[in-house]
Amino acid sequence: MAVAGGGTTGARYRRLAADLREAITAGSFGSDGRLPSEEQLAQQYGVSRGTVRQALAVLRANGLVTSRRGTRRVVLGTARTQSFFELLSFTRWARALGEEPGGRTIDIESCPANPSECEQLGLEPGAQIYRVLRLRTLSRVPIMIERTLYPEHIGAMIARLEHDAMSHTESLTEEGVVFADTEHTIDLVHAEADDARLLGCAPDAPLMRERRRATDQAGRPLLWSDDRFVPGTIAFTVHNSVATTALLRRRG
Amino acid sequence: MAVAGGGTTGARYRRLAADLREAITAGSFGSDGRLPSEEQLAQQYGVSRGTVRQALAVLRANGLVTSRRGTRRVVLGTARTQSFFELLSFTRWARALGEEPGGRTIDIESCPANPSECEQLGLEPGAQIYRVLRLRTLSRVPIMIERTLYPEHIGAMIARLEHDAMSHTESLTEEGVVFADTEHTIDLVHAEADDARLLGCAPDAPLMRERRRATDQAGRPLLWSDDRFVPGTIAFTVHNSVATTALLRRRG
DNA sequence: TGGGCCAAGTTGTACAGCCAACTTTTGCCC
DNA sequence: GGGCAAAAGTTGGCTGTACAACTTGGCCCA
Repeated sequence: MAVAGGGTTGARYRRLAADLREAITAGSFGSDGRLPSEEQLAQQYGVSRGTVRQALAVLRANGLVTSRRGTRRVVLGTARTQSFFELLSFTRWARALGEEPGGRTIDIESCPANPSECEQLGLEPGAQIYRVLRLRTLSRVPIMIERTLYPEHIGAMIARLEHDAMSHTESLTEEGVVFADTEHTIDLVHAEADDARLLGCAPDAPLMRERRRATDQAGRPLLWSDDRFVPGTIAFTVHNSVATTALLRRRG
Repeated sequence: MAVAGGGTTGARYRRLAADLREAITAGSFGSDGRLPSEEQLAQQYGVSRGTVRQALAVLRANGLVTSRRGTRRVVLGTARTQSFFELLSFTRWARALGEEPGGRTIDIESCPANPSECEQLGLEPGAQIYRVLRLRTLSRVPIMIERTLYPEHIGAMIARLEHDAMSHTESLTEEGVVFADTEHTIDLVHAEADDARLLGCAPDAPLMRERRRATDQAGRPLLWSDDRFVPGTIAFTVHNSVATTALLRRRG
């Protein structure tokens, strides 16, 4: 009886999902790409069928395998899905691409939020917030302007960081902040004067804008950000299956 | 003992999810927005706790409610997530917005696929495909150019439709075609000559491009499309949560 | 050869129960 | 009143069972 090898931390179905993902990426499961039945997997890994189904649901949601009543599951593609954190963190995303993330903090200030900012973050009027402006680079080429708002308790942690700290997101995670949900809105805007100057593009040049909001497990807002990308440097990919969606960024 | 009222078709957890979604949207669950416990819901609806959990997992994945061990679930927001079909079908999306979808089919042809098209659709070289070019309007204003490729068996159905059929997607669904997964890639391109002429914008004007691929339950490609939107007419929103794993059991 | 039917295999849905992990409330003690 | 510990309440995770719905392949028969 085989044993899950993907580490010993976390829930069993998570480890099993990681195992199966690896097996799929490695190209196990023959040329026809048919997975063993749930029952077989359950016996192989020494867990119940319910646990196997939980693991497979993860892979299914990521578009890695089919699932259809009456027939075995089939491998669809090799893990192109990025993790939640790669989407959340520019630094991780860049590293996953094999590129060198960079950037500098241009401005960071603490001040009372204006009404529209309060609404974005879901705070009561007059609450204190932090504003952070950063220029982000990929292999030394500037590709993105990031304007982030943090509520006070989060912003205070950011302000304590080294000024050149690469990943704010990772630092927050290390301090115990839990990112549970994000919402991304993608559209197209024209570069304002500041954008053009910092990114080195023409004023009014078209930019891809990604606005994101992150909350913790209890639904409390953690950050709100307006990111503007130079076109051609990035593409957004959404995998959408009947019950769930997963978003990821791609190098354009 | 209350009974689920959301229709009598489909799985129970799905009907329950629809019920709860409605209740959330209607603003039940008091001002604090705390949901009843899983046990209470199970008794109210006369189902087991497992079924309640399946229903709640759907809402959780859509970002409607929190879920955190040790404390009750809390309403996060009212269904802002567009459903799978609204994302898949321009017509449904437009209707959900309260706008009048329109458009006309400019060209439809059947011919052998070139190599790159074969790869997009995952077909063997030389396979027959259908190409459809449509101009889409929202309240009579042209906002999108849609270039779609269909494999032969799907395209044949499209060709049989009335020439002015509004929603190809809905027609296919009625004929028993099942859309199970889509992948959308969003980036920015500049208008080509055709685009500019049809959309009435300047050549080289920036456009938002959405390329989408849809497959059925078995992973067989159903369509591949290149859609180009006039900026300012559309934004893409994605909800992304760590709890995709919360999807306990799902249907294909 | 072709079509139809049946049986085996597989996933989907639902139920019941148990314990663990975590949060909130209660109540006691100082 | 404040602080701390215990208890109650709630969700997460895992198992086991049973049946329904569906696909596939083989068999039989015309």
